Amino acid sequence: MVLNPYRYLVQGIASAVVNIGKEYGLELNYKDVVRLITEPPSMNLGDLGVSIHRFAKQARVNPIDFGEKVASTLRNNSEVSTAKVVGGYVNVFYKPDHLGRLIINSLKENPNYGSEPVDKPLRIIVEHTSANPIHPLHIGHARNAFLGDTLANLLRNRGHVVQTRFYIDDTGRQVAILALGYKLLGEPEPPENIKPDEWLGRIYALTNLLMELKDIRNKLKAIELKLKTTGGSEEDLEEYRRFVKKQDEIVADLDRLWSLDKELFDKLSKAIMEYDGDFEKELGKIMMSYEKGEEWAKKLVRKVVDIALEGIKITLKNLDIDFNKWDYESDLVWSSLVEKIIGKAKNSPYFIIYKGAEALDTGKLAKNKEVIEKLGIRIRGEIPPLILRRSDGTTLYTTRDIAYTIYKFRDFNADKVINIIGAEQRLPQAQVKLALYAIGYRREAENLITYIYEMVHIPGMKMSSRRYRIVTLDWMLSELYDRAKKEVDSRRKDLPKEDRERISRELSKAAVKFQMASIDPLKPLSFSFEKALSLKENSAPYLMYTYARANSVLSKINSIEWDNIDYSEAEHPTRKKLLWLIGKYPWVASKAADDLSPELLGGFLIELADHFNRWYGEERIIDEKDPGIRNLKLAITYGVRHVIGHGLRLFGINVLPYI
RNA sequence: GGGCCCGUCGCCUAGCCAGGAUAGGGCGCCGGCCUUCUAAGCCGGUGGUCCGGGGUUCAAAUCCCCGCGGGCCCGCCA
Repeated sequence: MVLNPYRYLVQGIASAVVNIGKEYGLELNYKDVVRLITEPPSMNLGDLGVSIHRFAKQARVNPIDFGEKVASTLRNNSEVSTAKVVGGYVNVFYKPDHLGRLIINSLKENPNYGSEPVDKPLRIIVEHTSANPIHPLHIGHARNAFLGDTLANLLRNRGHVVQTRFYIDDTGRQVAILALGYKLLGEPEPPENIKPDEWLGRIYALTNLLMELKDIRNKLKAIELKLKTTGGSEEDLEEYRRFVKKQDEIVADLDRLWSLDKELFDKLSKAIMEYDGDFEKELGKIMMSYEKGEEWAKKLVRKVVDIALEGIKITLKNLDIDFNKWDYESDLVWSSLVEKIIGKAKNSPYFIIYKGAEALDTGKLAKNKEVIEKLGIRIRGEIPPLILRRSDGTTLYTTRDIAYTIYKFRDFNADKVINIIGAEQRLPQAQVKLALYAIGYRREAENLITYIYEMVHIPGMKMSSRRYRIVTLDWMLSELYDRAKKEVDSRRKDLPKEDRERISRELSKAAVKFQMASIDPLKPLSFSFEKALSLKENSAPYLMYTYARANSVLSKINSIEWDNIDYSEAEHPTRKKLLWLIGKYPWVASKAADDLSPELLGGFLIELADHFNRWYGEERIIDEKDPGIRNLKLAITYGVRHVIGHGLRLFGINVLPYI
């Protein structure tokens, strides 16, 4: 049984080229040949073509002679109708009936058509989202989460054994700030009427801002005094103005938070303004005690972290994203694995004391071109040393991440670990890889894949969770839901309320998922509300609509008579194109997994839907009188429905029988 | 100052890694199509110096160099 019709055809051409190459004394690399096989710009030129300039040149023969030999070999294949040499290409035309039979057989015999498992499955970890447990998920996390989830789905579909993990960074400074604010507030239970992560996000931002405000006021006072007594210099005045401006910004942010929740604001600001201790000292104490695992700190920090996680988990559940494992960073620290790493680092030739702190000279290792190449690091400039531990003895996130990487490889016996991570972390992630290599974890360093995505930014808004300038995923989802609901209500007055609600929910989820996961992750994503909420464009609702349309046709017939298909009628151009695309689907799904490129699949699904919708306007399906043709048309419709459904599910999108 | 990423019709985007045939979609705008399988659809029209300049090549949106523009990073933050 052919699992991947397109690959089957490509392989036929590739082996013909390789064989002719041999006749000319060339040892052609099979994969290189496959890369040069493309679809001609128009189906009139052929179904598949291969550029042979390169090979002819290598063989020092006329491209036409080389091409002619390839073409004549291909003409002997039973499914090939003809092969032509045109402008440096060998173009192949397949017999439409053979093509149709090949594709439809593959489709109907495979309930999971579109999954082409690899020969040697790998054990792969996809770590994604991993948001700090201090605030709700925002649209930046959304890109991370949907990329990660889709990648995991794609890899599983390719037959790999995949585990998804969420890394809970509970040992850092941010969590300590939140914990301190929460403590000053008197450690209250979260109120009922607000999502717990939302509530904590406000506490976190308020604590930050109030601390900053207090600090800046002290600085202003000092300068004022100086100005009064000595008159001050031009620089002092300049500094004074800068601080005033910053103070204004903080006040504006505080004002916003005040209007969100006056009661919380008043309580917390009173506590912080009256607090006479040293914030920095207190934060250090929390971090230190937590890392040491002292009971009071464990109780306090775990409590806030778990409140935040409760909210984050609700959001993720609403989006049908689940994780196989949740890893607390603190567990890692307490387990002494981090300590062990530092021990190993001390024995490494790259160990240095940098600015008085224990560090690894990752920059020195990066000078080794071979290592850089092997680790896939692109940074050519100076890479600064990686500090492993603060002077007070607490560890840094990168140090813990080294330990976590090793832990992931061990715990799952993983062949590869993929980290979905924002572009701003490129440098530290490169340092983590170098550090792993430096302390002897070469296999781990080489098989750690840093999957970078660019920022999501909102025009005219600087996102900052420290200042509570964020667009939460919850908000966006509910906004999308409202828009979808309005649309569904006006279009489907015939459906019961629950149906309309379910459809609206699925449409809104799908829209945001598809938008985030189907464009090149390296393109900075300028987030526009209009666009994200429009439900139009190259969007998931369009694909879901197309699915429902195909399903609607199929729901009106009893069954497809697979043995009564008139394959000779597959010559019709639109039908042939559709069959072709259905046949190409497994290849695309495999490639999207192998290249870690979900966007490939997104574009393909849109293309298939475009052709189906065009055809739908062109020809009647169930009204077709001729049984052979009718069954052919139904088989195509079945294929379109299957492929769109299968493909959307890889994006984590649930298809609906009707919308 | 150094480094990384991105730059394709008015706007968004595919193609770039692995150079090859007419740069493919969408939004917008203009004009058509619901007594026929879901009009979230279809058909026609509009719109492109592939950021600029060099170079490599038989061939460059794609590779290399120099610029320009935007974003990000260069912390005992994450």
